[in-house]
Amino acid sequence: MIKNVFETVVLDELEKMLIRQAGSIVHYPKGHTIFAAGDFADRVYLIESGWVKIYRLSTDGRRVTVGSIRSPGELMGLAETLWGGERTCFAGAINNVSLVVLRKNKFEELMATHPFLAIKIAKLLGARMREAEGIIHEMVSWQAPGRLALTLLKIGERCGVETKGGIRIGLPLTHEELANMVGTSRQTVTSLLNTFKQEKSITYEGREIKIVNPDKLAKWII
Amino acid sequence: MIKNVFETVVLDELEKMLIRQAGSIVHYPKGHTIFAAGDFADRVYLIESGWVKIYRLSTDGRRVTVGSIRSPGELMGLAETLWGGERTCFAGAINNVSLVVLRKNKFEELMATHPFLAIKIAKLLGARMREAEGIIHEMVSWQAPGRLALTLLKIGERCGVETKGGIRIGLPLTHEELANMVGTSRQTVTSLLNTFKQEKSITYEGREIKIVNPDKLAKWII
DNA sequence: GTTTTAATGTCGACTGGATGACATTATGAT
DNA sequence: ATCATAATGTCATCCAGTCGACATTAAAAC
Repeated sequence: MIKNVFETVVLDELEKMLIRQAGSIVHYPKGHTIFAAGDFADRVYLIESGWVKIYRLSTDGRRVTVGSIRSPGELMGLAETLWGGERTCFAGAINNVSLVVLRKNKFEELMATHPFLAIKIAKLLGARMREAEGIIHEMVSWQAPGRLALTLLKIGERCGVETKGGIRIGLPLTHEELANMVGTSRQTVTSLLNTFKQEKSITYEGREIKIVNPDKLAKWII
Repeated sequence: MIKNVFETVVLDELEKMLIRQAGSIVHYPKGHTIFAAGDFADRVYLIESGWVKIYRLSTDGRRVTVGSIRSPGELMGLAETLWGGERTCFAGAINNVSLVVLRKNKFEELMATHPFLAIKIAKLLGARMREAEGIIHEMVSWQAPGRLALTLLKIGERCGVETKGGIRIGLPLTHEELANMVGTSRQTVTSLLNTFKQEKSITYEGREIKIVNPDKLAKWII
């Protein structure tokens, strides 16, 4: 059923080196906002370590995680920088983060001199496009339980740690944040997670979630 | 509020000529399926005339329009071809359509020899990415009336015809299709459209919709 | 440690919108 | 014109999920 929830195109070492050489490294502490909506989108970031969440704010102030979570090795701020206007979303450091920053003109220069990089970027955006379309599809046609289950599986696959007895999601994700990703209310997430826990699809480890039975969890997806 | 619902990156004539020379032209009659989920994604299309809708099918057979509608001058089938696996969505000809077909290897060759094309493709995908993220945001945080209103405005902007007394949407869009785009039921669309009509934001012209008062319509967005 | 604050658990009232059922009206086909 | 089919209008029913309100628990801050 879920063979491959995720299809990521990753940069290879050469490509990363090119970016590192053209850019410079910066660090952000946990909780810091790396960029915000309204900022001029004139730089892209390569994540060296740490996790970053991309989200938007709706008019009523609700936070909506829209671009999911970016992990080490990934580029972020890409789409908006290529477009060149103002950013429409925020990037927040989930934990301490190190990034390579690269200014827009340098980045475009790099693509122009290294066509294979430009093609790679295009492929990467293509993959993200597919992912985004998948999310739209899910949002429209699935109910809350399925959306939450899939979101957990995706996060697990992307930034979970394989341990004995399951995949631990080592991120400080509150129910509210999950609710924002899934498009539901905090209360619904709380009770759904408890349902999953009773079913022994997941367990709590302190406040962190561990996926014990991915297949059982995947049953909710429909 | 809605200054610019749409941000499209368009190919210039030179870029289109490159594609035309490398590919070949084909025609599809109204209603025909240009590609389907499961097909191997080995070609991209440049639309010369006509409109194409991109949609997915959910497990229960419901149609979900996910990538909106593509108009003349636009590329389609891009993201999946760059990725290279199977298609996950369908492309259906809304009316008679002429397209340039370009095979994947030819397309990649073109990008490799013309870096500026590769960069353009990246920018184009970046713009679509932003759009897709916008849709996710809307799906999550708005109710049916707002989603429908915005969808009408977007379609109007993209493929509407400016006439005295409003923008005519000259597409055979049924309530069911709108429902699929908006993620709601056919009945809800029917009654919402009637509400809009009573408010004189829109009128019917036979079965086609004309947006008479975009600002009033935009009021529903929140 | 104690206090403050944030996160979670739980409940009942309320509601947007889905669903099914059916009438009506277009639109096409022959 | 006549029939068949697809699209629209309208309604009553029902339920998932929201919202507010509050208790409880965990984590930070002091």
